[in-house]
Amino acid sequence: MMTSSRSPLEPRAALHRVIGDELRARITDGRLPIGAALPSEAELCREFSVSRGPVRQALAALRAEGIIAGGQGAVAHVVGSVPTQSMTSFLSFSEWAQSTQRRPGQRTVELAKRAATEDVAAALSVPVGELVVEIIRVRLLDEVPVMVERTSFTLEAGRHLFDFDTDSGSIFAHLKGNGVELVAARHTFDAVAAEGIDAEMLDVPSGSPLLRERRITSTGAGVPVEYSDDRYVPGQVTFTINNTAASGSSVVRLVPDQ
Amino acid sequence: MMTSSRSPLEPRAALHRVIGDELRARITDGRLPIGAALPSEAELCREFSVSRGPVRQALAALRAEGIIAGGQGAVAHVVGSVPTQSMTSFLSFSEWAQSTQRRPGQRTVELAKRAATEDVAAALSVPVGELVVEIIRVRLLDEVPVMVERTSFTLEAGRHLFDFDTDSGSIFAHLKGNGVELVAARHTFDAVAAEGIDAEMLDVPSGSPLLRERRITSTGAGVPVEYSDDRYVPGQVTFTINNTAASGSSVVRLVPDQ
DNA sequence: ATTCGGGGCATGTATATATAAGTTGGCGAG
DNA sequence: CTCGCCAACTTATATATACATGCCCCGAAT
Repeated sequence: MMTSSRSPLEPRAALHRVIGDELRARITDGRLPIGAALPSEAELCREFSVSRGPVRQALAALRAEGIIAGGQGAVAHVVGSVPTQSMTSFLSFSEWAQSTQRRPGQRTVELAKRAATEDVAAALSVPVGELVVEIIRVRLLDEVPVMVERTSFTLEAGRHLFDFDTDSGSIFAHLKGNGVELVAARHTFDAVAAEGIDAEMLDVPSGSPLLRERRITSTGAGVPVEYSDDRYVPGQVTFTINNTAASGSSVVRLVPDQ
Repeated sequence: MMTSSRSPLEPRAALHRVIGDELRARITDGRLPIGAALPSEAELCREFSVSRGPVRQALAALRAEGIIAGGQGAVAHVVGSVPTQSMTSFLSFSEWAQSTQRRPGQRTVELAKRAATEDVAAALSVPVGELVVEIIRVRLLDEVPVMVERTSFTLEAGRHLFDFDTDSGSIFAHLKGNGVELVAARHTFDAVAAEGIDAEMLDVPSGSPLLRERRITSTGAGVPVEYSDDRYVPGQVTFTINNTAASGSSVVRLVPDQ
C-alpha cells in the first residue's frame, strides 16, 4: 500500500544499513544541519522504496548513537553529529593516526616469546606459564613519542608476528590477513606515574602522569587474543565516550584541540 | 498461528524490553551460563507469548551489548556477561557508589553563582560571562577521598541546587525531580598531575598522577546542562568500556579488584 | 488576545507472512 | 571408513497491516 514496485523480498542487502549510512552522510555533510527535522518515516519509506521496518531500524541505530532525538508523535531531529570511529580504527593506532593530520611512527623495542605472567595469563584466559608473544613498541606522532605499548598475544595469534615487520605495517591488518578477526574489546582506563624505562622512552620526567589503557581484545566467539597495557603522554591523545540513556554508547579516540 | 490468546495489541508494555531484561537476568544469575545456547527464537515466542518481532528486538539489543553472539543459522549463545550500568548509575557518583561495597561520602567545598569562564561557556554553549552555578565537591569512599569534582550547571538547571543539601542526596535525583532530565553525556579522559589545592583535598603528593574525566551532559533535546571536571585518585576507580565491531559499546565505572 | 479542545499526523508496538542464507547432521556413494 | 551432498532447522531481512498513544496546530469559545 505504501511502496511496492519491488517484488516481495529481493536478494539481500541489509537495507536498514544502507538507509542509516545515507542519513549519517546527510548529517555530516550538512544537508541535514543540527536542529533540522528528519523526513518522516513514511517519506523515507517512499524515498528508499522500503517498508517501515528497515527505516525504523536505521532510525533506532541513529538514536542509539545520540545523533538524532525526538520521538513519539513528533518527527525526529538532528541534535548533533557525534564523531564516530570504526572498531578497527579504534583498535589500531596506525589506522587511527592516518585519519588525523599527524604523521604516525613507531619503534619496536622488543618482540619475544615467553611464559605468561600471572596478570597476562588471567587476561588471556590461559594457564600461567603458557607461551605468549609479547611486543613492546613506542608510538610516535610527528616524531614525538606519545605512547608506549606492551602487548601480549596468545601463541596461536602471535606466531604470525615473527614473519612481519612490526615497524611498518598495522598488526591488526596483518592478523586479519591471517584469519584472526578481532571484534570485541574491553578497555580500562586509569592514571599511573611514569617510571624508569617508560619515562625514558616517552621522554618525560620520572613520576609524571600517564593515561593508562588496558585492553583485552577477543574474537567474535569470545576467545581473548590480545592483552595490552598502553600508556599515553597527557595532552597528546584523549579518549572520548558518548553515551545516551537509551541504549549504548560509542567510543572515540581523539587528538585534543591542541 | 503460533501464539495468541492475546488480543492483537494490548495497551502498551514494551515487551521487547521485558524479554531482554529477563534474558539478562538469566545470564547474570547463572541460569544461562557462559557458553550456553539460548532458546531458539521460536521457543522464546512460545514462552513469552509474543511474535518474533519483540523477541528479535531483544536479541538484537543483547548482541549489541556484546553479551550474546552467534547468528545466521545457529542458535545464539552467551559469550560473557558484560557488566552494565544504567545511565543514571554511570552519571551519578552517589548512585554508583551505592552499588559497590564501599560506603560513599561527600564534602561540598563550594557552591557559587558566577560568570562562566571561556571553557565552561564553550562546553555549555552559552556566552562567556553568562551566569552559571558552580559546585566543587570532594567524593569519598569509606571516608577516603577518591575524587574531586568541579561542576558547572546552566543557571536554568543549577538554581534548583540552592534549596538542596548538596552533602547528602544525589544532585541528579534532585534535578530529575525538578524536571531536568539528563539523557546524553560525552566523556573525555586523560591524565593530569595533582596540583596545590587538588593534592591537598585528595591527600596525595603534589605532582602525582590523577585520572581526569571531563563530561558534558545534555538533555534529550541536545541542550547542554552540565559540564564537569572530575579528577580521580588512581587505584580507587577505573573506567571500563566494552565495544564490539557490530554496533556500539557500553561504558562502565568500576572499582578495580583491589 | 488568550486559552482550551479536537482532529490529523507521526511514531511506538505488535502480528502474520514470505524469502534468502547459514548451520548442522545424516545418508549414500566411493 | 571417509568424503561430499542434501534436507531440515534456524536466523536475517523484508512486507503488509493494525491499533495505541503522543505532538502539534488550528479553530472556536471565552
